[in-house]
Amino acid sequence: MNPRVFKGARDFLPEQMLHRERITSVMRSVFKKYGFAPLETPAIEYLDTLTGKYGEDADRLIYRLDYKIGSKDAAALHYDLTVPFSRVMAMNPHLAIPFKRYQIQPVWRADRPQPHQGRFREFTQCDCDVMGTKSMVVDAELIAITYEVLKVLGFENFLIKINNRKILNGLTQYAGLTAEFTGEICRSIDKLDKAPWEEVEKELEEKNIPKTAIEKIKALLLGKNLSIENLRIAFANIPLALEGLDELTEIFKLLEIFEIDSKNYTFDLSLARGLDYYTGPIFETKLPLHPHIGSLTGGGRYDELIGLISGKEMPAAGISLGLDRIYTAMEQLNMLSDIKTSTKVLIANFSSETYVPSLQLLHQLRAIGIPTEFFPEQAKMKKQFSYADKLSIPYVLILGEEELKMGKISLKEMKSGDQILIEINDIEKEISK
RNA sequence: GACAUUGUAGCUCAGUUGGUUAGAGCAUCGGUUUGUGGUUCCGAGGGUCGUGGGUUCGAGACCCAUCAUUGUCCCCA
Repeated sequence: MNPRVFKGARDFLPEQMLHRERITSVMRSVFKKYGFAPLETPAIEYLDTLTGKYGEDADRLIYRLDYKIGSKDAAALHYDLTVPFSRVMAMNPHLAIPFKRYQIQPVWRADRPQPHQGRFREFTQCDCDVMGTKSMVVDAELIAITYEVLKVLGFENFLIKINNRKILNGLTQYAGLTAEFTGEICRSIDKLDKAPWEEVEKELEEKNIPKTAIEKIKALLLGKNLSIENLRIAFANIPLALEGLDELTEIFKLLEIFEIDSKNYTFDLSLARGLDYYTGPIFETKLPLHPHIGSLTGGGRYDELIGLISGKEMPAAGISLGLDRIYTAMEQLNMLSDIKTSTKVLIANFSSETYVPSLQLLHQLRAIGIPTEFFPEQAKMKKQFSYADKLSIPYVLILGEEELKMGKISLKEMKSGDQILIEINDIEKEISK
């Protein structure tokens, strides 16, 4: 048998896991700061919980299990974390509303993997959702969380695009079309960040959208002053679109209060997002300088999804931060150091005479909180130093016979190669320099 | 699903119009006389050239098929 990893899935070696853990720990601390509490749901769900929520295209990407196919108990791996969370809400009416949860788990999509773009079949989503309120404060907070996490991780040139499904529905009406065209139109104009208008226009023509409608859309999208205020005039007779514009105005006001740098977010009428369940504001983060990397985060308001599952209405909004996208971006932007272990000090295994004192030293260092390891084999010094070097362990401590006689220890700083003889009690001071 | 790309050592690749026993760098392991890595020097292991068939005296190179890979599109985190 040939050992291989499932296509689109990956092993994460320690040097990758250390970074992934750091990224998720930044997220966890920001999520908690905004008042979110953790939740976990099963990797596996009944198929009927998942189907019919995302739209036709996405439904085909659900990983169905070869188990009780065709029956009510057919199962699948979850496609995202939003729908399982909505199921939890439908099943637990006793929870205090508004309910704010975060959830960090892998999800599966039967997609064609494209690693360079950060696209996989198994990947980790880091979600924050709020159920039970229509307040735009929540939507603004979700954007603030996205901003804060990316900032703390060291991203500078990211852009959170903001739009509203209500405005997009209004756009269809504005063009003189019925609501059923909204999806097709959105999918086409969504490409405007990558493709020129001519291509989008061609696509719209192929979808049999009337010329007059295309012209109206073009005039609006390519118009010089594509601001919320100007859209208000264009959409003056479309109440739903006006409602969407009001919501965005409110969000932008809140983002200012939260001191989100305005260079990191923008209103983008061409942002559509593929999932069917969004009903209001929608968000997506891209790196404008690296357009080939897919969106780092995405989210929006889905006021009708819970109703779809439980029959009881409950407004909701959420975001998903893509751990793998963020990791891929950081990797390609050289934002990751080459750390391979958390160990700060390696104590060399010198001889049988120094065995016990070395282990006492090991215990002593761990007791004061210094991540320390002892080389378990009595190998040649060369081998032990080369181990420290490979793992980029910053310090090696040698407690050999000579040091033992003097009652001191040798401390070598690996990067510079400098080695000094110090008192045991001075270790903490020396390595924190 | 559509179009394109590439399959030679663990990795990155070379391999000249087909011609002995298929090479390099990196990585791995060992040695460099035994208390010091990352830098020197020496050495070793590791490939049925994706798979199956065909052309030929002869195929890693050419032809067909097949599988896989990678990229773009679609869609998304």
